Amino acid sequence: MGARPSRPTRPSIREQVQRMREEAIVTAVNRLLATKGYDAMTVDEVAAESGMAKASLYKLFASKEELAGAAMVAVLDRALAFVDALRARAETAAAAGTPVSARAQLEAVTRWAMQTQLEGEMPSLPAHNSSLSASLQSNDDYMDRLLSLSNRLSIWITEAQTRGQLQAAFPPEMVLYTLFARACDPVVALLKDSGQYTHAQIIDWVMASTFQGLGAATAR
Amino acid sequence: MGARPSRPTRPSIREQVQRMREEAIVTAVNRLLATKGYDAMTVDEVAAESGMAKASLYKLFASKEELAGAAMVAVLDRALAFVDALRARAETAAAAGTPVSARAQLEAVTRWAMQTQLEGEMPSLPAHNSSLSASLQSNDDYMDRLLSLSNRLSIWITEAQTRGQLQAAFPPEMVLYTLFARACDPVVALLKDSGQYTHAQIIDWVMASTFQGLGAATAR
DNA sequence: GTCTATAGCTGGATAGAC
DNA sequence: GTCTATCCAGCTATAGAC
Repeated sequence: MGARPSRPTRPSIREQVQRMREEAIVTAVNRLLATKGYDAMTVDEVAAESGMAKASLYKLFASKEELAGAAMVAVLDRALAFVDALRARAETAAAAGTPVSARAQLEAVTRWAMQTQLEGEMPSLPAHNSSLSASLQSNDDYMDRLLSLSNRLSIWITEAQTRGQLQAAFPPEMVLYTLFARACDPVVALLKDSGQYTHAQIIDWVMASTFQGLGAATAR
Repeated sequence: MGARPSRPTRPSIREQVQRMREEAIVTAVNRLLATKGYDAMTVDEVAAESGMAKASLYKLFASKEELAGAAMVAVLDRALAFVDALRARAETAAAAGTPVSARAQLEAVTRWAMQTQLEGEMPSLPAHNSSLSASLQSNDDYMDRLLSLSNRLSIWITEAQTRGQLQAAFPPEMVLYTLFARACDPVVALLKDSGQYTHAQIIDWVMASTFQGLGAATAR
């Protein structure tokens, strides 16, 4: 409507404001999903926390499920950025003659995921919600990022397995699930809620349990 | 009303019928909690699945939260029965000169929990539902059993740690949480849903990952 | 004691003023 | 584009007939 052919699309003030509002909403959803979970989160809370009316919020996101999707996309983007930074660092390290092992990369990502959870910034969705998971699986933005992340981690997993850094008897798929599961590990949450331990301590313990197991080293 | 002082309380037919109805309800709740989770479960479904009207159901259980509590009590009772059977078996084995290690007992319980999950009989509650968890924590039947189970497992955990069968650097509390977490492990659920593996295979893998870790044996 | 019918409420989603 | 003021579905819980 009212097309002005030669005017290049430059971000108008209004568009920038919308962008900021969207970010505020996604941040609020992220926090609420991390603290209360999807079912307990109400759209009214999201509107209140992001400082706008619910109706305005629904102009930007068509449904509560889409809100959850946007938060998941955001956290996957952060994970992908972290992974890409790791890859870049590994490349320069390899060029300098001090290569980084695939296992070390996987450990770094796992630490990042637990750190994010401990800081209350890891959104968690219910495992069993058919409506929500159907919505996510038909969300291309979400699925693209999930597959990208899975692919990059799978490369490291198979490399670590062939180099003897990870138990090769496990299907790579299972290793991937196990690492993903650390992002919403109830053990981390319970240790945190007990209030007795530092974040660093919790991460070290769960890392050890994940990669070396609960068994004593001597019992091998 | 109409008290007949000398008549001893013997279970009337009606009371037995009520008992069976209660059991049917708890079984239905258990199945629904295992498949759909607490929030997605409706009381109408429970009534339909246990073959009675909702109003009659509410005569036996005062609220949806109480239904969940009853299902949790039932599964904890099954767990306690399993643990007691293990203890009895260990006692006779010890008397026969072939003692069972604490670690072996813990492994057996963990296998039982995963088996129960794989069979769709492990009720799962939302981690973050303040109303429900408050209700559970003020449910004496539930708390008694939870504490009993925790105490019995904790005895095995500290024994296994002092005997070098489990990593002693972990707080016993953390080991306990880690074993409990296997009962609702998303890795188990995902591997099951993939449909590619047998239950025995899944259990073996997750057991190995839990006790020996993801790392290769040579990488120790 | 069991069921039908419904009250009461919560929360997702929207219409319409401005 | 934003907000106020709803609408309406779905759920827990209960009243009242039989």
